[in-house]
Amino acid sequence: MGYNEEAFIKILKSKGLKVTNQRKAVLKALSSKPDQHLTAEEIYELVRVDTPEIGIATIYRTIQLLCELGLIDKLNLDDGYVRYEIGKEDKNEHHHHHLICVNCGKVLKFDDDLLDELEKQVEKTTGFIVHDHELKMYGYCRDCQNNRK
Amino acid sequence: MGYNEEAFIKILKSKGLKVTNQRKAVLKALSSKPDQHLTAEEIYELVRVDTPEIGIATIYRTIQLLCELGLIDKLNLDDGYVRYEIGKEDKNEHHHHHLICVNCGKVLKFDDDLLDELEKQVEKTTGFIVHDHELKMYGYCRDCQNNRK
DNA sequence: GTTTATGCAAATATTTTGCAACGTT
DNA sequence: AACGTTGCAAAATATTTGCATAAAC
Repeated sequence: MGYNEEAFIKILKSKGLKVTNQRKAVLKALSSKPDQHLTAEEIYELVRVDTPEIGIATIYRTIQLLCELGLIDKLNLDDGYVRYEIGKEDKNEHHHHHLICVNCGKVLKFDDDLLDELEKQVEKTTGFIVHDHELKMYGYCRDCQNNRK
Repeated sequence: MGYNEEAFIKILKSKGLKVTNQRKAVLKALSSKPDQHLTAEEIYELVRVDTPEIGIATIYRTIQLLCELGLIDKLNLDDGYVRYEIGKEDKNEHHHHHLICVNCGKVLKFDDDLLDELEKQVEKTTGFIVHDHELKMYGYCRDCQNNRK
């Protein structure tokens, strides 16, 4: 897993998009933090270590592009920042979801198998065809159960 | 159901907060649109019909207060606006979740019973104690399945 | 050489804040 | 009368856009 430059170049070329250092740098930066949920500003700081001339506008434009290509996922923790994380390389893998500690802000991922059943139930009941879902659970992590509550 | 002014006044007083026309107007406006997901700007427009002197800052401050009191819920549809909707009066009622049509933007609610099981499983696996959850499903509504796809 | 992408700065959009005036208790 | 709340305008924050320059094809 990790950063696969060759595959990325192939995707860009197949869409008629140009392969630039900036685009490679942004994807590489996100790939280097697979378990974090970075804001645009954090990605900017991270990319600037190796690519100091990059502008924040390019960060935003590249993030949007990577989302459209399905290489990264958008995550909203309702803290005023939109966050991004590197996606799963295996597209058939189950989506992961997020456990958010309301005390310390820690975010854990978890995989789910149960939601497929719920999706089917929803499709039957409402006529909606579900393509994707996002689940967030809020609570207290192991550490914060002792400190608080 | 609907807008219960007496109960609202009781809650405000019990917290040492003042009962103002603006606060009543905002809660009343949200109560009048129980199935909609309104932005701050939309709430502002709605409240100004009867309370034209209200300022947008008061809308934001009141929305935040109503969220803290648990009377309204925040909803993020990732369209650039934070939205609000009137909460359930019965606190023991199951949470509802949202089906979002990626074609026309329509938002449907649905109730769930299956997530309690998932919560328990998560608590066992991760040690997290879950207090709340939010689920969004993205797909195509019945109407849009014919037009598109 | 043509086209697309970048960097910068300015613009936009949403939400927050300071403060004097006002309304509620 | 005391204190919390409001309205206004200004500030802060996050993201987008126009445009000339630069890089990729």
